[in-house]
Amino acid sequence: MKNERAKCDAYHIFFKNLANGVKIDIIATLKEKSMSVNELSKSLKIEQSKLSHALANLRFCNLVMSKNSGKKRIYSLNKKTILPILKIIDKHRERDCSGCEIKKQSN
Amino acid sequence: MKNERAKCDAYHIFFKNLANGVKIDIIATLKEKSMSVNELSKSLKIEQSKLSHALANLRFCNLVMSKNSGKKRIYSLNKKTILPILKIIDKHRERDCSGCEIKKQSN
DNA sequence: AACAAATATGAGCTTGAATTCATATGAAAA
DNA sequence: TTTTCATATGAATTCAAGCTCATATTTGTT
Repeated sequence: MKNERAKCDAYHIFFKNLANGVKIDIIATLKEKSMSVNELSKSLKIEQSKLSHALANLRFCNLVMSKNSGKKRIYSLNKKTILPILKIIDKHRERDCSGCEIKKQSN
Repeated sequence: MKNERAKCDAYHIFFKNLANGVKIDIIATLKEKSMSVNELSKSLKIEQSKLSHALANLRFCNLVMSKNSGKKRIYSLNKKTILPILKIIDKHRERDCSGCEIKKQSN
C-alpha cells in the first residue's frame, strides 16, 4: 500500500504531539470545561508561554480548537477524537497494565 | 479525584512510548503478522539492537507480547489496545486533519 | 492615539530520549 | 562443551523536544 508510510508518519506525529505532561494536563482540564490561556494558567499553575506553545502544537493536529472572545482566546477539546482514545488507554491499564504506574520504566 | 494524577501520568507514559517512528513501524508490521526480531529487522531494514530496545519499551507497556520459540522470540501486537486507537486516529485524519501530513509542523 | 490585557512567537539553553556499537546472555545444534 | 545463532543490555554520543525569558502581536479600552 502506497499511503502506509503517510499513515505511519501521521501516527508518529499524533503520538509525539501527545507525549508531553503539559499537554496531557491541558487535555484533562479542557475535558471538564473550555478555557482561556490565562484560566488554564491559573488552574494548572503553569506559565503562560509554556501553555501557548503547547496549545499551538495541539491546535496543529486539531486536538484542540480555539475561538476568540474579546481579548481572550477560548480553547476547547476535540472530544470526538480524544475521549475515546483516553477510554481505550484506561481499559488497557485495567486489563493489561495494572502495574505500569508502579514500576518505573527503565529508559 | 485523587487518581487523576496517576491517570495523567499513565497517558503521558503511554503516548511517550508510542511517539517514535521505529515503534510505529514495528506496530504496522506486527499488525499483519507476528515476527521475530530478525524478521522485523529484515523486513524493516532496521538494525537489530535498535529493534530490541524499541521492543523492550513496547513490552513494558504491554503493547506487544513475546513468546519464545527455539532461539527466536516471536513478538505479537496487543491488537485489542492498538487497533482501535489507530482506527480513531485514521478517522481523526479524515475528519479533522486532512492537511496534517502535508504541512510540516513548525516545532 | 496611547495604553493595557491576553496571547503568541523566537532564540538560546537544557534535558532526556534515540541511536550506535560493543559486548553479554541464552538457547539450540554440532 | 564448544560453537553458532538470536536477542538483550550498557554506555557513550547525538539529536530533538521542551523550557525559559524576552519581546512581538493582537484586541479592546480609555
